[in-house]
Amino acid sequence: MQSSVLSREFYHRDPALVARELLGKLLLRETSAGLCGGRIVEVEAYLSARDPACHASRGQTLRNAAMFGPPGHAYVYMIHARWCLNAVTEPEGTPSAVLIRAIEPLVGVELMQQRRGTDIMRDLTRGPARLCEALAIDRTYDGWDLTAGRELWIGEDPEPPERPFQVAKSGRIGLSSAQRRLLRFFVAGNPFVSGRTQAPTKRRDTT
DNA sequence: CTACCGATTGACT
DNA sequence: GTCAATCGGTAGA
Repeated sequence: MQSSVLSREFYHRDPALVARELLGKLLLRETSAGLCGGRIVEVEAYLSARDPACHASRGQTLRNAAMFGPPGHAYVYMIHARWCLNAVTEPEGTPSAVLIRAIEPLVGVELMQQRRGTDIMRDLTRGPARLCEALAIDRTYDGWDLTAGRELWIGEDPEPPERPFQVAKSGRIGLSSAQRRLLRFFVAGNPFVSGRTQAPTKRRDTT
């Protein structure tokens, strides 16, 4: 598959901007079992020290070390016994990242079905841990260079959908705090998005 | 749709 | 040692 790999410069920017622009890109994974992956349809931005929800907001640890490294590398961590994939953004030393929350399966569907143990398309890659299982991503890819274009990378979609998709925003999922800023971005109405697939309806007051 | 609960790891007392 | 966590599967309404 011809797909230009995203450059280091792409990630070397504000995480919210990178998150927004990652929608529609292809996340690809190649193993001896074959190629698989799909279109990114849901992401969340985590904004370094100024973001209390960011794993790096309380300093560097063994777990979050990859976020302190150069942009364009993966930050893979485990939560509730499951793996999640992030792409590191901004300059080295600024620990920010974009969580890849869901992709739309495009290639290697059978392989992903095997890894997930289900044929239900909507359950293959909807959710950060599900997509990691479908793509066989684990701790060994923590710190992996996503711009190298092998094993695990993100590239342009050579055949983007005819109709431009609409980007929706919301608060991030699974967080008890830091809901003020809308740092979750997703393709509106896409069935492979986790949680709400439409933008939240505006409210003046919430109790 | 909602609610519950298993599960692993790393951080902190 | 204890606990909270960027979750997902399943049961039940």
